[in-house]
Amino acid sequence: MDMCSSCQYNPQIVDRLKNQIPDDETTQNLAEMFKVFGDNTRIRILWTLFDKELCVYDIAEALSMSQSAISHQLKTLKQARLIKSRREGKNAFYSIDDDHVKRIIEQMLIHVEEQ
Amino acid sequence: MDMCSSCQYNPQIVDRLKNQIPDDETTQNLAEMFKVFGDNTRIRILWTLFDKELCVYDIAEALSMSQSAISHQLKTLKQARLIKSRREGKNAFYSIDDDHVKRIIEQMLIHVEEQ
DNA sequence: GTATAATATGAATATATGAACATATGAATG
DNA sequence: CATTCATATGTTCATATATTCATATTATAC
Repeated sequence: MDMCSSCQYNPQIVDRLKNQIPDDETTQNLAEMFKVFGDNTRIRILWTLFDKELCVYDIAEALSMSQSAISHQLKTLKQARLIKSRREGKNAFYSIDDDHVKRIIEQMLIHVEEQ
Repeated sequence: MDMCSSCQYNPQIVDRLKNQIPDDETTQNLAEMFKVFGDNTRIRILWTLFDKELCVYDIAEALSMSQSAISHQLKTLKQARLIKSRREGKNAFYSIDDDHVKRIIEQMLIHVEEQ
């Protein structure tokens, strides 16, 4: 690989670019969070939890999926701190744990619908 | 699986929930778009393209990655219509193709930083 | 205690995905 | 035309991930 024709001052430009990008940990955390939203089942789970809390069984019913599959995904969402849970007897009630969740999804929805 | 103790009117509730969730195609498209953002390399590529266009070589240099790896990811980003490309002689210049991109990333960044 | 309901979890499997490598294509230049 | 540079792409491989299945845990009721 040789010098790019568009970059006569390549080293300097490349350095400036490097400075502008946040450190790798930041972009990695960003990517990880996008990844959590990047699954149809998890998006639909979050949707069912907008403005209300639900137990695992109800989420599974609402999405026509197995209890196990839902439970696994709830764990992922909880680890990402997007949802929280509360025990009440035999039930575990889940709800959104972050004010941003709805806004993040809505913003992306706007983008997707404008395609 | 039996009736959940929290849902005495289960069928009705489940129906209401189902009505609230968008159709599967919509949530699938949403998830797919989140998935495109859900990779460290792609996030960093988008970052280098904020407010300027760059050729493939320069992006590869800026991220210290191979031309091939960058080119593959550029293809993914282009298919998602997040970036566009322009030929100029031997070079292909890439730039952000959507006003939402920066806002989407910034919004997620705010969320991640507030953890 | 036992039985049952609700949820969680570990293992296995199938699929998806990112990067490396080799190679192909496209464009300028002699 | 051949050569070189910039980019694109096909294949392979290793890893990540979502679901299923079986089983474990937790909580209530008897």
